[in-house]
Amino acid sequence: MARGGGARGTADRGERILRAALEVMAERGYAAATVRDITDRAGVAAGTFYLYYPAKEAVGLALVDALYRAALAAAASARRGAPSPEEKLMRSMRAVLAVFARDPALSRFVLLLAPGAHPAFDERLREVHEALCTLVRDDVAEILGGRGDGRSADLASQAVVGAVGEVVTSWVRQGAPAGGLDDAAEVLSRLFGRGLGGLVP
Amino acid sequence: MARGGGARGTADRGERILRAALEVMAERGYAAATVRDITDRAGVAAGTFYLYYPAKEAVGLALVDALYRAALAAAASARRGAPSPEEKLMRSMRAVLAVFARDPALSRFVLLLAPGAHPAFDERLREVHEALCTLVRDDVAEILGGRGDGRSADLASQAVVGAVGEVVTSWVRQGAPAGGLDDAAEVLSRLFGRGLGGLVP
Amino acid sequence: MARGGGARGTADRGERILRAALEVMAERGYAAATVRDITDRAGVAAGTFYLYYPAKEAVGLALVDALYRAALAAAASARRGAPSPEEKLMRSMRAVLAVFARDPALSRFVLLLAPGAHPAFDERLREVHEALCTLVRDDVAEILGGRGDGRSADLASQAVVGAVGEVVTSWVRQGAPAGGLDDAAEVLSRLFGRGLGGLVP
Amino acid sequence: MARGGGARGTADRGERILRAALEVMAERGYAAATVRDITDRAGVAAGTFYLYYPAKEAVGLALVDALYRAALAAAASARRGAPSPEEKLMRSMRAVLAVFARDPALSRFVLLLAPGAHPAFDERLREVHEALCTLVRDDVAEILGGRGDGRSADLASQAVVGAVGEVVTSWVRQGAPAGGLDDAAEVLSRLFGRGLGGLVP
DNA sequence: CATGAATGAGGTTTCATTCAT
DNA sequence: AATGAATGAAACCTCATTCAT
Repeated sequence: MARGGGARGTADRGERILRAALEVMAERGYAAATVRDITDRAGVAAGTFYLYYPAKEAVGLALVDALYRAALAAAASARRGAPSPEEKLMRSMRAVLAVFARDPALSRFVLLLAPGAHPAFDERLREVHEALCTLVRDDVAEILGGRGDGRSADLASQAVVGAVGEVVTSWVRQGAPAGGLDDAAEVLSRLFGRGLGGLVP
Repeated sequence: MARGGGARGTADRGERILRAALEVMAERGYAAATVRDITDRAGVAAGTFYLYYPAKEAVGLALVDALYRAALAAAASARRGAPSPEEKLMRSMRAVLAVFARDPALSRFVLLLAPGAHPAFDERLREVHEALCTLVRDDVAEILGGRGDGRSADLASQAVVGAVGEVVTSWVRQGAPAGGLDDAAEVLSRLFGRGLGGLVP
Repeated sequence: MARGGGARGTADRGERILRAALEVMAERGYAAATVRDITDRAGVAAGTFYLYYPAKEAVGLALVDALYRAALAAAASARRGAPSPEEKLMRSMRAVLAVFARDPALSRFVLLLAPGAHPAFDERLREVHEALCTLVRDDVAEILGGRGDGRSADLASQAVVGAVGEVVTSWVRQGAPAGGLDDAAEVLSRLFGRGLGGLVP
Repeated sequence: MARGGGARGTADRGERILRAALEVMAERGYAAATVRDITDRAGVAAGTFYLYYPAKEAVGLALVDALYRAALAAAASARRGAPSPEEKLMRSMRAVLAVFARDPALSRFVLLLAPGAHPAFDERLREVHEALCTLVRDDVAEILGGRGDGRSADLASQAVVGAVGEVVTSWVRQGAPAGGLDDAAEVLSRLFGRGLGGLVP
């Protein structure tokens, strides 16, 4: 009767449902994934879904959150102790890319399938993009010193975030070939490391 | 009632429906926009919709196409006669940004609301991103000369496309403040112009 | 400018529409045949249909009528001058079968596809079946002399009408093989000729 | 609301829906009977219909099947142990007529309203008519001994099936007067018993 | 007479969600 | 906590019919 033990399949129904939702939604997209599909895949009854999530949209949101929280945490942790802003930026990108690379299905759902699927997702996506931009902006501003204007720093940080996102998106679209994101951090770092220098006179 | 020739509002029902669809979908998103909403806004009967579009999905696709065809055409036209690959890239970005800036609602729908809303949209989006990346990749490869490897060029072109997309997305999310994209091309050009140099030893 | 002349295709639009309706309805059934299908097949505009028929149901009714009027007329004409009631019955069956055999598509529609397709058809079908039964009943009563009761004559005439109908139906279902109804009249005549004798003590 | 066990009206919703469908379809015909009509009559919610039948067409088919399966089973059972082919034929007709007589509304739907209402019905009707003809044909062939040719036996069996069908149809059209089919088997038996003798030389 | 664009009522079906057991 | 039968709102789309040209 030890907690967490018991019959096989009991291993946290909430977790099972979340995983099932990821699988189904990554395959079919959010709208086409029915709650029934998800509970069937999870091996639970339809009503059980609502014991763990208040609505269908909530699982989608949980998936988006899971990925982005991991990405933000990884970035925040990776930059600690970096000697220079350039290094901070590079480590952040590397960390974020690693998080995306770890779970292609989740990345596929979050980057490709979730965006226009539900108003609540858009809101969350906006928040996350803003948070990421803010993170990056600090480094960019530091790199530029006092020399660049705020607008340039804004645009540059959006560029970084967008670039990383598109690289992951392309990788996911190609079916997430193995090892396909390992070199991306390096290239992007050099690209932006050098490029940001171009923004100061 | 076929109100005949010159009456107000006769300006091509197909066009009116497209505009109405853009308005409604940009407000509510694709899924929440009902055909009825669209035809009400357009001032036509429900069935009239299907005289111009075979299905709801078709208007969404038409909107996506409209924006992306314009962007691709503008880019292709802008780069003609540019003296250098750097210049080609810069003019392309400027042209594409101008197209997005011209119609914030359309940009909002295409960049924010359409992805993930329907499988057909995803397919189209993939095609367009590929086309844009190809366009950019030519310039990037030329800038790099024979020195950069193919993978770097791929990643760099994805970075450019993603950066432009994110800049527009951010602008749209802020409510598309007037003149907000005019300076972006300049900054991005300098950023990537200098940055690409960093990819060669 | 002679009447009936003019451009090819003018040959009575009403007739063309009727023929087109027969083709389409015999292929797809009444419900699945749209007015648009019919006018397309007839080579006229959608609205033209309503210049010749007040409603879709009217063409179906016209088709049912066409076949049954021909059958009734043929039967009535065939029995004139027959020397005996047996002969009258036989000639009537032969005549009716010949009418059905002449136009398999029409028979297919009237016997197979029309029955449950529209309430108005049912009413018409009822009338026709009654008329045919009445016709047959006269002969049956005459054959039976005063000996059979009315109920027997009713049932026998229904049997004859039903038998003829089922024979045609089976033939139509088999794809209306050539010459497949020529021998039916002979067999049915012998069957009922002898059989009716069994109804009197 | 899942009212649980013993409440009035719980008698298997599937059964209630089938009965309601029969009532509504026998009144209005298949096309005019809406799923909403049926569920209203059955006292269940609209969506409940689809818990028991995959589509509207399926209830119609279930009704057709119910009647014809009963008829075929009754005929097959009735003929067992009959001393002569004439007797087999007579008992079969009597059994089939009894089945139709038992449920006038169902007979009305199956014989009058279902044919032509949906392609799937036609297919089923064809199968059943074939099965009945085959049944009858065995007896007819036996009665004819080796003397009649195959074509005659085919036609005769079609005649029997058509006759029975038309008798029931007429009865249904007259509003299914009580006891109106009891004597029919007797008359038809004598008619065909004697008549089949006329097919051999 | 002919046209065909426009109409709009209406039906089938899906599916997120509830709740009695 | 878990179940799953039942709910019922809602949306897409079709198509018979009209009528201005």
